Amino acid sequence: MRPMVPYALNDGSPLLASLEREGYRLTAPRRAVAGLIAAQRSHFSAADLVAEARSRRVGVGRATVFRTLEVLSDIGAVERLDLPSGDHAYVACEPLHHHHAVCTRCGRSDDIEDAGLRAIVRTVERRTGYRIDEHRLELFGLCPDCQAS
Amino acid sequence: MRPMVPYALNDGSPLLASLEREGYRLTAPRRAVAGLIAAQRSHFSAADLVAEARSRRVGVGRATVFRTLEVLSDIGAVERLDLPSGDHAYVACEPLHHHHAVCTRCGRSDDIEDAGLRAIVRTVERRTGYRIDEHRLELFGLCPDCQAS
DNA sequence: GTTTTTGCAAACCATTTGCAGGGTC
DNA sequence: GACCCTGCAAATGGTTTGCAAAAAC
Repeated sequence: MRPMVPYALNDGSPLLASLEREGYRLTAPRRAVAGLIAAQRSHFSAADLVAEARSRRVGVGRATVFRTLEVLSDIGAVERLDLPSGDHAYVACEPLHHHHAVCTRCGRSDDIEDAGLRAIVRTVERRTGYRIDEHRLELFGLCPDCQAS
Repeated sequence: MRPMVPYALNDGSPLLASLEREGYRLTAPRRAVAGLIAAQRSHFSAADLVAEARSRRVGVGRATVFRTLEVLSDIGAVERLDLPSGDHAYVACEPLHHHHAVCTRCGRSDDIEDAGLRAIVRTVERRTGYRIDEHRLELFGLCPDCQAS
């Protein structure tokens, strides 16, 4: 007998789960995009997904890829990065506030938690008089594996 | 008798001084762009400068505006920001490593120094095993004036 | 059945580039 | 005088949009 699990149409995908939770419709194209994203090994661009869709013969329009990324980004299931090169890339992530360490060699990225940033924000507020509502921190370097090889 | 000041062709503009120091030629178009930037009250886009040039009847080609911004950005006299909206903007700044607090209402921006970030970077390196080479921190909120009004 | 979502193709818009002429050092 | 820089206009490339058909709830 199978274990009791709540009925779900999201295939266990956290991306689809987030969409469902936020009241978005679970359509075939969105499932496809979620699948494409899940297959990415590192950060990816909209173009990467479009190319992957084509090579896998998954029928998803370019516009839909962009629209889905926008929705996922809105609900925090995906984050848009600005790479040092100036390019944009996305990474799938937990819909909680956090930051990323991104490997400049292989593109791997890891979530990092606060690590004391909150204190810095408070310090800056005190020193400058600004009221900080939002912040973005991106760290770039070499991941453990790329340092080793 | 005028005070002794070193002979300079840069009109006292820090932007031009940086260009000169880095060995770039001080051309009329670059002077014009520097002037346009100096006139900006808050962060600005390349399009802002082009529009301003047109309205002031300053003859500077669009391409030159972009090329000059690129050079200034390379030498750190200007920094390119990624606004929360996803738009790009530039701010003039001291050519030293630092970060910005940006007002989301009026666009004003202030430089902020380290404020403890270095320690955070070290913590993250220790926890994740990454070797961080580069980082970017952007703070967004309301400047003192905009909080008051 | 109503409301969302999709695909397509065209539209957009910021940015880049090739190249011949002009300016700077 | 050599090399750097500019303007122009065309090319580029990522992203958005209008709209009618299709799908989800």
